Amino acid sequence: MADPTLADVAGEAGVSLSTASRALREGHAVHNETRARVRAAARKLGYEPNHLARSLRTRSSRLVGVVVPDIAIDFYARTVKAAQDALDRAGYQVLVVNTEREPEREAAALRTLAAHQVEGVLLAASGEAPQLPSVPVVSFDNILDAPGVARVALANRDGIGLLVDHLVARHRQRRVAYVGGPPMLTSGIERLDGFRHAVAAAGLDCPDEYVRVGDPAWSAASGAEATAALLALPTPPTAIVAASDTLALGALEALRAAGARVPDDVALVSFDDPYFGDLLDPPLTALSRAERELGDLAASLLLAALEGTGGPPGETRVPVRLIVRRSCGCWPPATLLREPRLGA
Amino acid sequence: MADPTLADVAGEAGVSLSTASRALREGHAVHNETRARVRAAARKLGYEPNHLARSLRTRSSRLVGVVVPDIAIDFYARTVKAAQDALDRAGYQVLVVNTEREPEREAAALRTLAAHQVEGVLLAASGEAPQLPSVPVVSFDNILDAPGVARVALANRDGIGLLVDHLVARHRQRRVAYVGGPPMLTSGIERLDGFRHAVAAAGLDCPDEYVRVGDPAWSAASGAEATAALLALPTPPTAIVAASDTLALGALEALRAAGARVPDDVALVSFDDPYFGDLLDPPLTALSRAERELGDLAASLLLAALEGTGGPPGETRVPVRLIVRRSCGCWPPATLLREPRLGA
DNA sequence: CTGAAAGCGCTTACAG
DNA sequence: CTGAAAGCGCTTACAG
Repeated sequence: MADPTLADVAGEAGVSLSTASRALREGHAVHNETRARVRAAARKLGYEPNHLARSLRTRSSRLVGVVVPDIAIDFYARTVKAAQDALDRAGYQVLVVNTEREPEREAAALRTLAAHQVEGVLLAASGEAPQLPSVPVVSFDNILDAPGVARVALANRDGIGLLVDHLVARHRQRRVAYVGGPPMLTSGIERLDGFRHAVAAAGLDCPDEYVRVGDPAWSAASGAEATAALLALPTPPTAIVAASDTLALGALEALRAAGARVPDDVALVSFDDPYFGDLLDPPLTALSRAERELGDLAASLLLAALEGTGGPPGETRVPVRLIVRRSCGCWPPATLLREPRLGA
Repeated sequence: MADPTLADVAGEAGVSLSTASRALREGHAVHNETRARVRAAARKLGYEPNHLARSLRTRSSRLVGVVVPDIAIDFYARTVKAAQDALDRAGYQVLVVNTEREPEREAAALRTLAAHQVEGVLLAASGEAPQLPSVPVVSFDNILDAPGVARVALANRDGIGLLVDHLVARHRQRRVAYVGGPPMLTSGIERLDGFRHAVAAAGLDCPDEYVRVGDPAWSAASGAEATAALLALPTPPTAIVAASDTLALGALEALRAAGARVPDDVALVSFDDPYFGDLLDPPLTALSRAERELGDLAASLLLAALEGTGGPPGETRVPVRLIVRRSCGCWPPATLLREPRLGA
């Protein structure tokens, strides 16, 4: 027996299709008694409205798409969750698609989402702006330079600045190196740029060989490799800024393999804070994670655009804080020291 | 200007709606020349078929739902990704929903998915079987005892057995305690049960106070609390089996806070292997993660059911392996020792 | 091989 | 307040 349809409910309640339709929704003038009869019939039959039919008719799918490189990466998993929470509260369902950073998969994802009539898209693109659908798009993490597209990202430059400044001001570090991702997407470009600026502002030299970039996945392995290369230098650095948690983990591994003590021989700080940062050896000094804020914000921006209350799309940054532990050379008490919030 | 419709394409190509429809899909007899003309028109207009309309008409949405407690938890993020990969290859889109372990949200999620006409559901339930949709359902992680529902989970009992046996056989441990989740869902029940059996089979006593369970989220905090309680016992254990990575992290924190050396004072092993297990202090002996296999398997089972090639729904277990590091008391060389695969 | 028509399950003007 | 009819954008018998 197939799922009951609105016609079945109408039949059961002895009313027309139109009346049944109105009785089941709010804001329509229907006799209380009729409404009760229809609702009873719906309950009795276990009626569930067919969303496909409704969407087709109303031209409103209440579906939004979220496109990310890899949902198994903590950063994306948390951002997606936060965004989904907010969208869910506003009555939208979410179609999530992984692209594995492949341009063809990203393009295919966008086409599929369009075919499913999504009303908006949250996109963490893996490259330059792909062919965008005709609905509102919010780019996050990797900022897209395309007309009409809103942009949200972490305060990449400021964050790296916090890390460098701490090493220099608090620990008098002078030989500070960078282990980052390739300078291709927003975070790769801005974090590297933030590093260069912070180092210059602190009056340090920054020889080219102190700047290392890993693979496009920012893998731990590539962080380890970059770190090993730094340690093999004639004048190796005495402090390393890792541009992500995975890179920091790789760096830690390489430092350990090379017998370098952290922070005594080489200090290490990381852009992202692994949730187990406290339990590493040594506990890792890092920036606070802000995926919840990022996902929330991206979702709000999309919702505003969907409701037409948005204003023109702009760019917003989510601030991050410094979490001081021991890998930088500090020896904080059990209660973690936290520096004040960065201004947005 | 609204998105072009099939009627627009037909008009542009000078053919009927039916011919346009057939020309755009495979397996329909259409003149080569007509087909080319229609396709050119579609390309020219940037036509994308409306999936909603197609689904409504063919009564096949090619949509499946995935319901998990929390996509931000690594285990679920990875399982979902693997399942999504497999489903995607088979041409299905995936609607992912978080339930936050709330029964009402789970029930609402299932209703919403039904409204969206999903053709099947992958469900990691947070309790007893909820009201299930009338389409094929595969329960994973938490096995559901409901007619027609396929079941997939890790080899929970065997896995815990591997951990206990290693502590007892290799390290002559006699005072082995358990820090687990509440014995409510499949993994909570089976891991505890596996512990009790393995300990009994090894001929150890297992006083009640050596068995501790944390909160329903298996949080690190509750693992720390349980561990602290164990250490406060008149005769504290000399080895702890943690039933998850989060619990193990909490245990490690509590051990460190209490000044207990690991593994010298207390050995620690964990069911799940955190991906940074190598970098903890000490490196953690744990079971290999098998989310990819689990997600793959769940997806295949669902696909088989969707294609009617499934046979009656049964129960399948995904085996896990022991990864020996140092927290158990071993001192393995740089290359990790791995024990042979568990039989399924 | 091609086209006119019906229909998937809804919602919404339009009358009454 | 209620109902008959049209229509959202497709696919698919049914004729020809």
